[in-house]
Amino acid sequence: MPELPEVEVLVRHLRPQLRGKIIRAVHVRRTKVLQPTTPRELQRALAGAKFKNVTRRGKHLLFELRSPAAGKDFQLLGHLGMTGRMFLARKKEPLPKHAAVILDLGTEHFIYEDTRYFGRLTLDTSAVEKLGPEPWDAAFLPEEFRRQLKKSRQPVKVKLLDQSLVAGVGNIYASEALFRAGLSPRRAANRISRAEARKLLSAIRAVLQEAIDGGSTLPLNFQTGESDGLFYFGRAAGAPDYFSERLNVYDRAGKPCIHCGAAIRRIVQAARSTFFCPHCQKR
DNA sequence: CACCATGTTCCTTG
DNA sequence: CCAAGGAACATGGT
Repeated sequence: MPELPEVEVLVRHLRPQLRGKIIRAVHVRRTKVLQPTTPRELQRALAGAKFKNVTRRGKHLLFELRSPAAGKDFQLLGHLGMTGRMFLARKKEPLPKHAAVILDLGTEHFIYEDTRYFGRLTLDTSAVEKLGPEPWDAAFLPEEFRRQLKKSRQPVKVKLLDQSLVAGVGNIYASEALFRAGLSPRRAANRISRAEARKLLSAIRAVLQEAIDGGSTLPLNFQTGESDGLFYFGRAAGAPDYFSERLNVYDRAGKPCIHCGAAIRRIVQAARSTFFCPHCQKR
């Protein structure tokens, strides 16, 4: 999926577009993405509701709505899974092949499209309660981070994907953060020192923030799939091709490390690819 | 045909 | 009950 930075960039893009818009009708093409909400429940809740705001928690999008009929506010939770996209399009535009849910906003459609249907658009917001702290939570101190790492013997790379540890880190930025911190992805989580925990938390924050900054600066295309594999969203027509230099280790197996020139290695941990520099990231 | 993919959840095992 | 490992979900690209 889109990890925290991509979701944050999307939220900033959608917020001004959705605010104040009213949902006229709801079309569910793939029931699976709603569960445990039923299509009927979704229609009943959303028809006539107005978008008040859009926020992010971890990799989840939170749509805040107001229902005039019921006279109360409620939330809709979105998750892009591995291949989800959410965007507004003119009604005359053809719907994408894998459109899962379409919200009729009057003059436009709000489309949730997802090739593999791993994502969610649901009234069940309970997933958010299981998340760990946001990376920038001021109360999330390196000591607390280390205390949590101490509880696991898993490799630190695998542990970083645990959303109850820190919310929002995914497979790409886990490798990027460890490279930035100079820590081996194979190091057991419970063998990380105080200094290393501090470094790793800073690296996570830096790597995510840089990605958000990059994504919010550039003209992006939220509808198309041509993302270069380097930033989840595609480039808008005429936008600079600077994506190719954004990631330092992810998907760079065999290529030289930007610091020492050693060949970047790819290994498999918990059935996911991990990339690292064997020279700069020793055990 | 084989393997790979930005994620999460469920099931099994110990 | 818990941690850890692996399969499953579903589709497409190389």
